[in-house]
Amino acid sequence: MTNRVRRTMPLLPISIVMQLTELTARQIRYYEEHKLISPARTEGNKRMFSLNDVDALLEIKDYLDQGLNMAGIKKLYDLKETPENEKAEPKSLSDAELRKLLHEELKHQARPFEKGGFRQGDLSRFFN
Amino acid sequence: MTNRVRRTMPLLPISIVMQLTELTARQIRYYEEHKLISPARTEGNKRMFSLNDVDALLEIKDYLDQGLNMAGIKKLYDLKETPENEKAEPKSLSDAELRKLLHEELKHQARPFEKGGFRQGDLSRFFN
DNA sequence: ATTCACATGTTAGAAAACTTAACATTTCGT
DNA sequence: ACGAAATGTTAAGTTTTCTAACATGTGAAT
Repeated sequence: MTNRVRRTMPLLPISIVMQLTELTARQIRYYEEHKLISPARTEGNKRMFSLNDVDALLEIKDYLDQGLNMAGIKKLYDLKETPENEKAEPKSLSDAELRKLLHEELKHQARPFEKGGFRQGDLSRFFN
Repeated sequence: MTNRVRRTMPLLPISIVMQLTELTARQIRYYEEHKLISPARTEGNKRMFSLNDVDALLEIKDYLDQGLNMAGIKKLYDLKETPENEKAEPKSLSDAELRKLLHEELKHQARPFEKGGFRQGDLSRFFN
């Protein structure tokens, strides 16, 4: 009777995502520009977002509140998506760059991971 | 981690609903015209559909396949929404009209109710 | 076989929503 | 004070959606 949405299905136009996330269109596009999200496109080139996208945006918002910048958030995502493989060979940034980046950002107040699992988006606000 | 969408929240533009239901825009608007659904509107007057709306549309589609017409489906919905109250005083149709209507339609092949509960929409196709 | 009503298709014109791109503003760290 | 990062704002163009009107297909009744 009450099922779960297929969270990867592109369903939502940007206007709705703006409401759900309280982000501006500018912000959402900016985060896409920086590869933090990759919403689908209609044939006419309009962005269509999945619930996962919304979750990601809420997470991004949270990280930004914590003082992270685009590069830092991107790096966290890259690390997440790399299960436990070759930690060597950072995809594009040098070790030094990465260390500096994380150091610079994290000295603020951010904690990259919650102990016991990754931080989750807060889409649950809109669920029941 | 995997929540349930608030199914009354208007999230979906008509293009997506068309995909989810395999109905044309014309059909969807026609069913609204006949009060079978009442999707929300944006400030700019664009229809925005909830998951409940999608469920309803799938149900409508099914009833149409079974030979029901707009009036018949509407009547079924009106009956559903009337828990067990004053069965007298049909909202707008006379008893005779109602009887004729249901009779005409149901002699076809439709069964108004499934034994053991009302027929449910088939949105679960899109869920996991 | 017509006719009629219902459901749907099709089209046109207007308005809303979304797009990219450019430039402006704010904020923060050096 | 300066520079970079994030966001605001605006403009011009395209896509999507809207309503309304008219057309078509189909089944039921005459």
